[in-house]
Amino acid sequence: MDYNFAAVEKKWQEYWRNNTIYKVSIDQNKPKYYVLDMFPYPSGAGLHVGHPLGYIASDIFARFKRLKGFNVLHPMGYDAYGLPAEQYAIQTGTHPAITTEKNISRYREQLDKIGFSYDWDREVRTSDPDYYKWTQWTFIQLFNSWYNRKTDKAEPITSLVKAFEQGGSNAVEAACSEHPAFTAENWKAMSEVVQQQNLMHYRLAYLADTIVNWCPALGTVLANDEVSEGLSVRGGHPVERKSMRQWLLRITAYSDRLLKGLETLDWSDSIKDIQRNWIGKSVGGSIAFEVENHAGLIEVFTTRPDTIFGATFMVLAPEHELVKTITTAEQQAAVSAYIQRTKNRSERERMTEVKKISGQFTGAYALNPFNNARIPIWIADYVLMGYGTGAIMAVPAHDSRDFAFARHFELPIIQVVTSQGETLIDTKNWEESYDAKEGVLVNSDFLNGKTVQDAILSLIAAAEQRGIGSSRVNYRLRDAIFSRQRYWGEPFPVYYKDGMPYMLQEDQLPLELPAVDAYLPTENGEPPLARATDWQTKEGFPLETNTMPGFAGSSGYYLRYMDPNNKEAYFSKEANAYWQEVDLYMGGAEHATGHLIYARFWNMFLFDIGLTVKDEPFRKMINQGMIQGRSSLVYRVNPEKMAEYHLWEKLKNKGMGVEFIRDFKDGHRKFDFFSPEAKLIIEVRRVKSLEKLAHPYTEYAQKKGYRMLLIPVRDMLLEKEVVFEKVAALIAGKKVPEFEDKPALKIVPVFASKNIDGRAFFSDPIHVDISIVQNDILDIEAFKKWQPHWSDAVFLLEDDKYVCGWEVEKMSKSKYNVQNPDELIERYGADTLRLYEMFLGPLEQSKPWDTQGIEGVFRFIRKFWRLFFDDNQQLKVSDDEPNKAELKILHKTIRKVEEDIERFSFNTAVSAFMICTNELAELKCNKTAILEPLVLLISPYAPHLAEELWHALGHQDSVVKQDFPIWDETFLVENTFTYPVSFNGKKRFDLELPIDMPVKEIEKQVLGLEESAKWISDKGVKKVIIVPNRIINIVV
RNA sequence: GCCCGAGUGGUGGAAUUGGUAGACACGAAGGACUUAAAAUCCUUUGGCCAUUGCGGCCGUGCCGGUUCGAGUCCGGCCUCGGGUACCA
Repeated sequence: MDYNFAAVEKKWQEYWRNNTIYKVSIDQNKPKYYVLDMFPYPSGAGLHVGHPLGYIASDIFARFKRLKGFNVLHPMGYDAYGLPAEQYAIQTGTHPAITTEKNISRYREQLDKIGFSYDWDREVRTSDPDYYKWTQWTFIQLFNSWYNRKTDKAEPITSLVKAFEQGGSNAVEAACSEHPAFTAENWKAMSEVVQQQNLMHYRLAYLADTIVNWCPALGTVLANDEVSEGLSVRGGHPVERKSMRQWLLRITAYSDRLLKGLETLDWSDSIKDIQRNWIGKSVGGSIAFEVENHAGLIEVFTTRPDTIFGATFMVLAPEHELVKTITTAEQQAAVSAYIQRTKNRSERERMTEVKKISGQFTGAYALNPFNNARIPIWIADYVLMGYGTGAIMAVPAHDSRDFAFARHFELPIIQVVTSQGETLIDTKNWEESYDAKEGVLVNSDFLNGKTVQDAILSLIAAAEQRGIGSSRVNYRLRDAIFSRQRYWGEPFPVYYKDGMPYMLQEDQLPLELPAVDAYLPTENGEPPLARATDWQTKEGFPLETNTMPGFAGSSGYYLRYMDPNNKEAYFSKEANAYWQEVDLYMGGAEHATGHLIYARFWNMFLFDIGLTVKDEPFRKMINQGMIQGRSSLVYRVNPEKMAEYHLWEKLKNKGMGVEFIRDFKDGHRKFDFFSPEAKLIIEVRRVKSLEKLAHPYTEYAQKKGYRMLLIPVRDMLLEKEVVFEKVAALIAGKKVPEFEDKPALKIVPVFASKNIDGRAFFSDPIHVDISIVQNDILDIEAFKKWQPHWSDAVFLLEDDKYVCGWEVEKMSKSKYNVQNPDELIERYGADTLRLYEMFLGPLEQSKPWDTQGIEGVFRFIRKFWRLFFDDNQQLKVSDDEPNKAELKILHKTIRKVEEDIERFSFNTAVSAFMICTNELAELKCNKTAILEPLVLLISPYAPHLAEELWHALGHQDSVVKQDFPIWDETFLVENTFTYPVSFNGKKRFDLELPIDMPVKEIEKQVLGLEESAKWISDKGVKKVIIVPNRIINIVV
C-alpha cells in the first residue's frame, strides 16, 4: 500500500474546517498581510484546471506568510451578478438568484477539494443585500460629491453650493461636464430645479444624455471596456452608438491621479502600460480659430501647436455643433448626405473602414490667427466628437492621417519642421509625413529656427497673450457609464420627483431587488425593473429602473472583506486601519482596463471622503498566465486523396519509367496524372463519379490521341498492385480497358495514425476527447463508444497503436480539451494537483496543460512519503544526529524554497523539493532532524501531506500554526570550489581548488597542469582571467 | 500601424548579477524485480562525427556588434502571443 491521499486529504480538510484553522481576526501583536484572489464569477461550467492556478499560487504564498509570522487575511467570495445567469433566466424563467446559488455551491465544492486556506467566514457576495447596501451607499456618496481641482480631491456637494453662493462659477475649479458662467447673484436667483440641473454637471455620479454603446442583443448599454472591436466582450454581439440618458461616474476627474498612482504600485510594466494607454494622457494646447463671415469660433486641440503655420485645412467631427451653421448653401446637400452616411454606419463598419478616406468640404474657411491664411473647413469621421474639441487643425506635412487626407482630396502640404541635416524636398514628392517630435521649425514666421520643444512653448505663450488659446491636457479615458437596462444587478438608490433624481435616505438601504414576472424589457422598451409592481417610494415617487453594472459590486469588495459582517458601516475604521490595503493581488491581466481601473477609482474616492487609509487598493499584483488546452487530434482519411497519394508515390520521379505530371490542366479539363511521353491520362475517382465521366473523358482522349485509365478509388485502396500492373501495361503499349465498372464499396470512415506516410496529404484533423487519449495513444474502443456513428471505423495503425496529433489552443468544450480538476484530484489527490500546477512553468506565463506530466509529481509525492514510511506503512524515522551532507541538503533546500517563494518562482521551488528528496533517498536519510523541517517547508505546497506527516511525527497541533524553518549559512560553506577551466571561453575541464586560494596561486596551479599544456600547446598564454569561486578562463 | 511580452532538446521548462547551456520533470529506448500486471529501481536520452580508449565539432529564432567570456548586454530583422486603434 502506498500513501493513501484520498483518505488523508479528506481527514485534514474536515479537521481544518471543524477547528476553524483558517479563521483570522485582528491581532495587533502580529504584522498583517492581505492576500487576495480576484473575485470569481461562478459560471455554470464550473472550474477547469486553468482557474485554480492563481488561487493555488496565492494560497501557497498566504500559507508561507503565516509560517513567517504574519497575520494573513486570505478571503474568498463571489462576483455573483452577471449576464450568463440573467440570459439563462430570460430563456428559462429561472430566477438568476437560483442559478447563481447553484453555481456557487458547485464552485465551493470544487474549491474545497483543493485545500485552500480561505477564511470562509468572510465570504462576500455582490448580490447579497447586506453587501450591496454599501455599493448603493457609495453611489449616494458619489452623487453627493464633486471634484475640486484646487484641492485635488472629492468634496461634498455642499461645499460647491457654498462656493457658488459666495463667488459664482468663477470661484470654482472643478471636474465637470459643463461649466457655465454665472455670478453669485445669478446662482441665488436660480430656481431649485435649475440649480439642481447645474449641480448635475459637477456630481461624481451624474445623469446625462450621452452617446453610449448600445447592444441590442443583450438589451443593454455597455461600458467602453466591455466592448472590443465593435462587439460585446461577453457574447460577441454587435454594438451600436446611440444617445441615451444614463448614470455616469466621473472617473475622468481622477485621470491624473490614476496615472500618477501607477508609479507607486508594484505591478507588472505591461499592466501599467495598458492602463496608461487606456487613460491616454496627451499634453498640448487649444487654439481658437475665427471663421470667415461667421461669428463663431472653432476651438481645436493639438499636441503640436508648433506646426500651426503648416495647417492647410481644418477638420470637424460630423456631429460638431458648428457644422450646421458654417456650411455654405452650395455645400449644404453634400454635407447632409455625408453626415447621414456616417450616422447609418455601424460601429463595426466604421472600424473596418478605417483605411478608407472620406470627408466633405463645408464651403467655409477658418482664419489662421497667426498669419490670417484662409483654410478650408472639412468634416470627416476620422475626427471624433468625443475627444478634445471634436475639431482639428490639419497639418498634413507632420501628421500621417492629415497627410493621407490631403493627398486624397488634393489639399496643399506645407513643411514646417526639418530634421537635422535634412535637404528640403518639395512636399509634392513626399511619400509620407514627417511625424517625429524633433527638429527645427521653418516656414513659420517667429518660430523659425526654434526646436520643436521651444516652438511649442513659444506658440502657446503667444496664443495666451492674445487670449486665443492655452495649454491643455486631454485624456482618452471617458466617464464610466453606470446604468444597465438589466434585471440582475444592484438597484440604484434613486427616485424621481418632477423628473429630477433624488437619493434615498441611508436608513432606507438596502433597496432590494424586486420580483418581476419576466426578465425582459417592457413593451415600451423600459428595463425589466419597470415590470415590478409597486416599484416606488412610500410617498409614491417612481424608483430608478436601471440597475448597476458588473463592476459596481467588484469595485470595493476587498474592503468589505476586512469587516464583512458589519451592519453599521461598509467596514470599521479599526479594521481598515489594521488591514489597510491588499498586499498581494492575484489575478488575470484581462481586467487591466476594467475592474482594475474602476476599483482604483472607487478606492481613491473613499480615500478622499475619509473612509480608507490608503488611496491605492492593491500594492502588489501578480497576473497568472492562461493555461491553454492541449487538444488531441485524429486524422480522418479522404479516400480519394489517399488513393491519389499512393499512385503518385509510384508514378513520381519516373517511378514507372516515364515522367508524369500531377494535376494536368488542358483548358477547363483537369486530370490527376498525365504522361506526355506515354500520352497517358490517369484519373482516380469514386466509382459513381467515374460512371458519369467515363463517356465524355473517352471522347476527349480519342480526339487528342491520348490513352486513358480511369481508376476507382476502391481498386487503388484494395488491390493497388493490380492497378500498377495495368499502368505498366499501358506504358508498355498494351491494351487495357479504360474503365471497369465494379460495385461501389460501402464507405467506411478511415482514420490514419499520425505518422502514416503521406497522412498530411490525404487526411483532415478532427478533435477528439482528451479523456480517451493517453500519452497521445488513442483508446480505440473508447473512441467508438464516444462517437457511435464511427463505431465501424477502420484505423490505420503504426506499431499496433493509433498515435494522435496535438495542438495547443484555448481550453473549450467544443475542442474536447477541457481538463477538470475534480477528475485529477480523484486520481492523484489535491496535493499533486497543487504541486503540478505550480511545476508547469513560470506563474505569469501562458502555458499548455499537459496531463502526462502530472505522473512525475505524483511519483515525487510518494517518494517523499517513503522517506518517512517503509513498505509496510510503518513510520521509520530515527532520532540520530544528522551528518554534514544531510544538513547541507536540508539548508540548501530551505534557502532555495524561501527565495523562490519570495520571487513567485513556484516551479523552481517544486524542483528544489524533488532534488532534495532524490538526494535524501540516495543517502537513505530517515532522520527526524532533517525530515521535520522539510514537512514545514513543503506545507504551503502540499498542506494535506504535510499535516499528515506532522501529526505522524508526534505533534498534536496543526502544521499551519508553526514557524517556517530558518536556513543556516554555516552548513552551506564549502572548503573547495570546483572551477570550470576554459580556454578562449570554452570549458575544457574542472579543477577543484581551496576556496580561499589567492588568484596568483590559482594561476600558477592551473598553468602548471598537464591538461592545460595540451590546450595551450605552442600558442602561448595571452591572458588569464580568474574570478574567484566562479571561473577560470585562459586566453591563448 | 503603434505599445508591451516571448522565442532554449521530442515536450513543459532551468540557468536569480554577463561566468560550466539543457537543472527538475514528462516522453522514449533498454534492463532488473514479478507467473503476470501495477508499483519500484537501474542505464541511456540536444545534434553530428568518432566509438578501440581518448574524444572532437556544432548548438539558446536570424544577421551583426561589445566582451577574456553572451541564452543573458547593444543594433537590425523574422515569427508568435497580448493590448490598442483614426485620441489630433
